[in-house]
Amino acid sequence: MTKTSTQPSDAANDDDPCCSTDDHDQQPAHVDDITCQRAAAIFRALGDPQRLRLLIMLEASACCVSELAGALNEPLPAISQRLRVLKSERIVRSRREGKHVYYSLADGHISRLVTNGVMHSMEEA
Amino acid sequence: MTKTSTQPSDAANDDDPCCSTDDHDQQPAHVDDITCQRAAAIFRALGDPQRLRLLIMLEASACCVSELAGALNEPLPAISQRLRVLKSERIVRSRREGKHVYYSLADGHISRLVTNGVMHSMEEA
DNA sequence: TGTACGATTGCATAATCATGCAACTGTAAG
DNA sequence: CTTACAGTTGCATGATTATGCAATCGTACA
Repeated sequence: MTKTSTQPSDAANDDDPCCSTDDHDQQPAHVDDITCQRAAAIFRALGDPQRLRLLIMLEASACCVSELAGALNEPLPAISQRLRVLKSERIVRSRREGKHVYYSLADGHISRLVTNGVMHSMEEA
Repeated sequence: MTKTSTQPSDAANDDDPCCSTDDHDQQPAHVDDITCQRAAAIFRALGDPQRLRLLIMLEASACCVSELAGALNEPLPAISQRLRVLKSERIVRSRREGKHVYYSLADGHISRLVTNGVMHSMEEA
């Protein structure tokens, strides 16, 4: 166990590794687990092409399930299921209007999240 | 066969030709499938609490694998695997420096995406 | 009422994904 | 060359998730 301490610029032990640059955190440096899980759950709900497609359509305007199913040419139960997942994460909201149920994005935060993600993928080389 | 004529707004409007400005706040009216899939893949990669935790740490500063493993108190192969997933989606970048491999966020877009998601989950009631 | 239609839910199957440990690569030091 | 350390990869297992169809619910309207 020759503990040669001849390591000039490498902290390989348990002393603070990542704190060389002082970080005034405008960024969430430390996040509690619940918030982390919550954010991950939202990202995961966004992480499906079919669901993301729904959100992109809903970003343009609120739609009812049959409209979405018709536009995407997919079975209605499938659309309903995906909307259910999105609703469980509070990504979309639903309001009943007579025979139809209209879905829309929950808030501007979500809208921007979706937009940013899509934009990033567009610009990507 | 009555067609769906209950919704006044029609999703047939296309206003924006292409993204010229490199920044946010545009509404992707309709997005091609490839972009949609890529965006979903990124979101999916973000949609895991453990990976998101890694990204939050990397947002503060670049770290090597053993640093992350030590800080999170988790086995090193697990960290490496998660970083691999993130790297495959070009969310993080790795640079070798002697014995260590330092990971950092790929670009500011990703950083903002992560921050927005976490912020949203924080503000949520 | 009863019928039609929009929407939701249940369940079984299939696919995907995370996890864990072990083995391997590669690099710096002795 | 050999050892030790940092990191990666492979593979099997377990769990979460998506998908499809069928059945059900709920509302509007004759």
